[in-house]
Amino acid sequence: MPRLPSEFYLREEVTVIARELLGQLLVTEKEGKRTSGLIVETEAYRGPEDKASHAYNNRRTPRTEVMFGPGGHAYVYLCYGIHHLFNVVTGPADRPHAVLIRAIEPVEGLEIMMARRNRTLSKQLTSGPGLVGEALALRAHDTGASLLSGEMVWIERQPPLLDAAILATPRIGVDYAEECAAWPWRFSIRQNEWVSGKKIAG
DNA sequence: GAGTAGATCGGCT
DNA sequence: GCCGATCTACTCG
Repeated sequence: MPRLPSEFYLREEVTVIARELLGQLLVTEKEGKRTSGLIVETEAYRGPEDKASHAYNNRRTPRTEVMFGPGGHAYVYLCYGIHHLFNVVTGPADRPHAVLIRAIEPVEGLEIMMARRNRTLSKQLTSGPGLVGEALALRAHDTGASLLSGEMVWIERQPPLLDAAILATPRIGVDYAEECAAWPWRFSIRQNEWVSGKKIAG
């Protein structure tokens, strides 16, 4: 399948991109091992005005620098000293937006992902941002990698979802972000078994 | 099943 | 020196 093109990532509205990333295929290839999964849960982080974003108030540091570049690149950072969280940088240059990939539905390389996670095939394999990072062998040094021309990580086009299949709820773990914490910028595929958290009715 | 401590370290104040 | 866009194991019931 062809990769998503640069025009997909360069758009200004990060919440639209976060929605449209649902159902797309996230692929990594490390040491000749291809692993992939359908994106089932995302969160949008809208740069300067979003208190939950690392780039809030245009905070520009070595770590956040990649978000100030054009969309279509990887932003991977270490969280709690343990977990590598993978984000897609979006928007034109100097608009530091990003989409956190929170969960995937495994498609290729299941044995490889199970070995990396030391888990059998279950929701525990890739249902959470830290778990996605481990299953796909994403690391902080992948930050800056091009999703358009890179050979380590990219996203392949899949058929778009219907709006009715998408659920919008508040983001997870951003209580410190005051009024921004309530914004419904976590998007997931309704009824999908691989979305993180407890299963809820509806 | 629910609640919570512990892991573990780079980035920033 | 503090703490986080988290996850797991262990406790108690």
